[in-house]
Amino acid sequence: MNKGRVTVIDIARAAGVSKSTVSLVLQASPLVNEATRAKVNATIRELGYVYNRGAANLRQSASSRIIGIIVNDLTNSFFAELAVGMDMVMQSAGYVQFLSNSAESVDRQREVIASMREHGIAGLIFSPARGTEAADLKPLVASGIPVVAVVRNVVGAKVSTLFSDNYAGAKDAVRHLIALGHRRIAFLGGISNTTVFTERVQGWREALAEGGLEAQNSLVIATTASRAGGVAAIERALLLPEPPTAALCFNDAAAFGVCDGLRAAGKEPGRDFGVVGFDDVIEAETAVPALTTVSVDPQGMGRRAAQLLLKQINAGRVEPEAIVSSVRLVVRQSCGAGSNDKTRRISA
Amino acid sequence: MNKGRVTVIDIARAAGVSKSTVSLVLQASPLVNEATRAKVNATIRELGYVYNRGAANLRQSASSRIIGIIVNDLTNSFFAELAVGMDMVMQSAGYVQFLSNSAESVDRQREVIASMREHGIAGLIFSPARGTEAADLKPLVASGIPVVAVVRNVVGAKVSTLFSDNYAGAKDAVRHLIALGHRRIAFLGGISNTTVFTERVQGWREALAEGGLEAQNSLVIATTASRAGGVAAIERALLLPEPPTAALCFNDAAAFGVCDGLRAAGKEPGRDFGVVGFDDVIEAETAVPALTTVSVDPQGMGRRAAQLLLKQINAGRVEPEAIVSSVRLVVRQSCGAGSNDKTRRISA
DNA sequence: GCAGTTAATTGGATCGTTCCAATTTTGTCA
DNA sequence: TGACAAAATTGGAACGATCCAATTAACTGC
Repeated sequence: MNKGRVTVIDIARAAGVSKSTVSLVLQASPLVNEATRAKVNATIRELGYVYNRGAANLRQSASSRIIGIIVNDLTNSFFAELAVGMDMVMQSAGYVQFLSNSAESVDRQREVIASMREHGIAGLIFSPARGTEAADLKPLVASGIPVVAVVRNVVGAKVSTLFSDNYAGAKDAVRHLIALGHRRIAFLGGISNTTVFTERVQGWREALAEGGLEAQNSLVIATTASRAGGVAAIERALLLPEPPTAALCFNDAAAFGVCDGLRAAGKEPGRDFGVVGFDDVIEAETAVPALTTVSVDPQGMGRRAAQLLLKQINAGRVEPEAIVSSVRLVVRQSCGAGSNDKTRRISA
Repeated sequence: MNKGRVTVIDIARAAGVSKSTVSLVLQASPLVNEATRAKVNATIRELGYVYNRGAANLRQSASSRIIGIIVNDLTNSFFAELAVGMDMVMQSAGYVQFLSNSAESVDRQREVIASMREHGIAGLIFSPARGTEAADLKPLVASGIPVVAVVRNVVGAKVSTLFSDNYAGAKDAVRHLIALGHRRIAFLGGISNTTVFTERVQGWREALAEGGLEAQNSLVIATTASRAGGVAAIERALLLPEPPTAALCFNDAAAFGVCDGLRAAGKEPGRDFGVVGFDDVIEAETAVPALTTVSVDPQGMGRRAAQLLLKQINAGRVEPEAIVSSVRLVVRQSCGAGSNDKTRRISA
């Protein structure tokens, strides 16, 4: 009770042993006698001692058990679920996480990384803000701290990556629409000069080619990756001389916007126009009509990213690794495949 | 380059000064000469020194610049936005945050709090998991660390609180529905034995009384605070002998579910049935029909909570404070108030 | 040029832990 | 009982910063 804080020395004094013994007890060392261990543990509880990880960390040359997570937009439920997935495995591995939202600002991201470095993180998982350069990660990587980039990539950076298979997912989705008889299929929403966008459009393009259809550039309408962007995209699509009858949307948010826009134009999504999303956020299942979408399982991706990082931390030697997470098409109502009586609903 | 890590001593040696001087430069002390400051800073950059906050913290009796945040459900966009609001002010105040998701588990929450304590957080903001007891916070509070509970409260705990005005919000919403001519107004969704639920139902009850209407218990249908819960609630409500013509929903998620359920029953929300939500999550504005809801501004609440905590950290002396955040009814289409031609849409 | 200030700088001691080598205690066996 | 090994315990030196008192350097004014 000297200065408010109880230390190992206080415990040692009270239990009548040396601080070294207390330390051994704290680390559950087999070297210490059962009786003394019990006595020390009792004293610890009695005095309300709290372990000071900062001090311990200072002495131990090994890295801390803190990892950094930065996402570019936590209000987007895709990234929120990604973060939750990471949280799960980090928690149970005994790690604690600095989580920050870069809000798509590279400056903010830079500051956060610097701050995390000063706090001695053992590793970093992040979805790069748009415009992130390899140089932003250089010092971190140089100091041997493992870094995993998820969802988006950073060209030229020697970091591990974990992306979903955008190309295959888009291809599958478009194939499905073709099988349903559609001949004019648009690609709606998203921001054009991003890797994710390019990959998904590429999948769309190849599926059309495969089906003997022409991939007209006018059918690719880039706006933003949001609900509002979806509304804007479908509005423009419907004004085309030969409007599409179905669309693969950049992501689920845009797909919901497309549904809204269709209704505003007097068309019912699913019945009058086939809509397919990308991501499979939780709302996709309960929306009306339920959204047909390419499931990337954000929580699962978060878990995998966390496992990858932990593996690298434990391995010591950092060997960048690139993982492509497979995806699968989940067929629900919005593409027009499910007949009305098939409508399934979860009500508990 | 001795052991991979550059310390103040390395800098001192390289710059030809003492470690004390380097330390003073790091803290931007006015005591040091401009020329030496420049030289030291140059060396710092040259050797790629990174400040070790852990070590500094050990010596400084003052508290760290780490704060803990725990939310009960990050996948719920209300809490995600709350976290983003906190992140904003914490970032700019130079704090870094441990953010965890308790996933509504008190055990998990307890572990996280213990871990945060060992890492020496300066304060904690959390939305208590259901079932949290005052005892769970006792040690934290006893050690003088400021704690702010948001959204939900913990009975008996001597912590600061920040809630939205559930009572007034619900009352306003129901008054509005009464003004629109509704006479049978239900309360749908939510989990019954929670404070938030009780307060909102109370507001509903009193507004009805004020309007000379009877608050029948059969019109309160508790399920869960999710979209699925909303679907279930409206299904049951429509089976009542005298079904309601409008409803105040526990939150926006439930309100969206109610809209889904109405459509499934062949009724159009807004036109055939008045729906009002609670929270004003981002999707409320862009949904079709746009949701009339009680805006609690989650990001703003997060910011206020963070400011409250910072105030308490700086004050030193912890004086629990209870803040009720005011709310306002945002009238959109789902209550049937806006005529069709008033339909506003955001498309950029 | 020297006393008296003020401005800069500096060497320990210290924070709370872990690690190491050394020491003490206990146990075993001839 | 003494010799030797094994088990348990311990004091001091780190880790990388800050703080304090003390020292040195640089200015004043007369």
